[in-house]
Amino acid sequence: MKALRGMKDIAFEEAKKYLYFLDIASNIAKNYGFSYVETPILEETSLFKRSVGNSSDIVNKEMYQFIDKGGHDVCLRPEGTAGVVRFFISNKLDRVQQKYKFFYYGPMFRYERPQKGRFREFHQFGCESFGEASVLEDYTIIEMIDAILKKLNIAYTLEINSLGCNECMPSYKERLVNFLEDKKEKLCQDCQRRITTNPIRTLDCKNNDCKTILQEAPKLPEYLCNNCKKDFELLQKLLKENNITFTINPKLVRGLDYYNKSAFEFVSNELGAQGAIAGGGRYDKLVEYLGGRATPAVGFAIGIERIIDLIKLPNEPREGFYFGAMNDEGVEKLLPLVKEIRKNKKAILEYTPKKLKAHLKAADKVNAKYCVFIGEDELQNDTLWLKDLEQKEEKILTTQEFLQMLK
RNA sequence: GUGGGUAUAGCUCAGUUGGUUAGAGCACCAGAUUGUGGCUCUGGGGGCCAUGGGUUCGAGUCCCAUUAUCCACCCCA
Repeated sequence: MKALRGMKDIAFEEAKKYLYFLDIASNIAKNYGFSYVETPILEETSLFKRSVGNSSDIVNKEMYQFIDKGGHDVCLRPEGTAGVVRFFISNKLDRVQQKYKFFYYGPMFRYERPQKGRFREFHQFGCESFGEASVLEDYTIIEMIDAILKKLNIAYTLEINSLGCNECMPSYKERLVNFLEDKKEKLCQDCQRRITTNPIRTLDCKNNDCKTILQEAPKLPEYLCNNCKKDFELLQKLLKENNITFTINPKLVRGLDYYNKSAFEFVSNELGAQGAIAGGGRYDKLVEYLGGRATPAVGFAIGIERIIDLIKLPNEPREGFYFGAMNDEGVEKLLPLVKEIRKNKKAILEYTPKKLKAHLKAADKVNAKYCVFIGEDELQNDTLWLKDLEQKEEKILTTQEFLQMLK
């Protein structure tokens, strides 16, 4: 029996890191005014077809899609934004003239070939901000990710780009397609296909021939309209002023169709080929596109598995109590004490009678702060032997004294 | 979907040009003058060598297939 391909159990060290990350990320998100939302893992397939877009492989071949018993075309969510936007619209929040900020986390599913940092079930932590058109929000979101990664002690490089808006993007795309059509025969198979499916992706091609050809290609930032250009410059200014180092990557294209204007990606160089640890950007058209009232929005997602790979957990301090005895009678005497402690502290009771030495070893192994032991003497005198494993101090106590000590 | 690598103890891996009872480290259990932890030492339990075929007197070792897994392409967090 094994977990399915590309899926795995999160336990032990990884589970600790998972919770550690969630704790830090959620708290920072709350400090930035985001509130928690949990949306269903299963959604209508059309939601993703319309939002993530047709040019994306995610929708074309990577979705866990099926017809449910009611005949509905549904799928496991391959990403988080679409669901949150669907929630936003179906609760008619687009009708309220107000700003809404949400954070979420949970499993996402993509039927891909697994490799380092890539799984079929993976977890994302994300934030979505609705109703705020100012580029200050774009900046703030980047600042927030920076704060999370700094707190986790994770090194990264930040790449930013502007994808333009409805005014400047289409004309750029046209220019690029014209350029690509001219060189079509020299491009690799993938890029030839991309000319029609997603021309901007060609900028990102790793094929060496394509790379040299595309150096001549029109550069996106040079074709931005005045408005987009102004915002992009302000974003850079704010990042600089706040000591967030970045590079402009004119080839940075987000994989999902809904992005416009600011796009960014946080990359780690310690992860191999799947180095993106966080990515996001603005998506001002998506709410309207999914049937809501036009609402500007910006957001991001962090890949939790990739973050977990980079987290170094701080040393855990000794915590709680370990109880053991030398015979069955002693173990039974410990039972009510353990119950008492568990009301507000961690306590572990070993049921198997052992020698003191074995208990001390075991207490050490579970990282307990105290070891409580009942041996022959203690049983006879109705006392407890207690050792502080950190301070290496030991005491003989009555049950009363012990309970008193806890207060 | 396309390449390449790997598959031996719970984990990480050795295993010579095919040759007798398959090894180490970690982990686990038990001991080292009677009740004192993290270190050390000694001993112990644990393996259908991924599965199915083939070559051979003889296969963990060579060949083929299957499956799983890893890395890369692709895609993306």
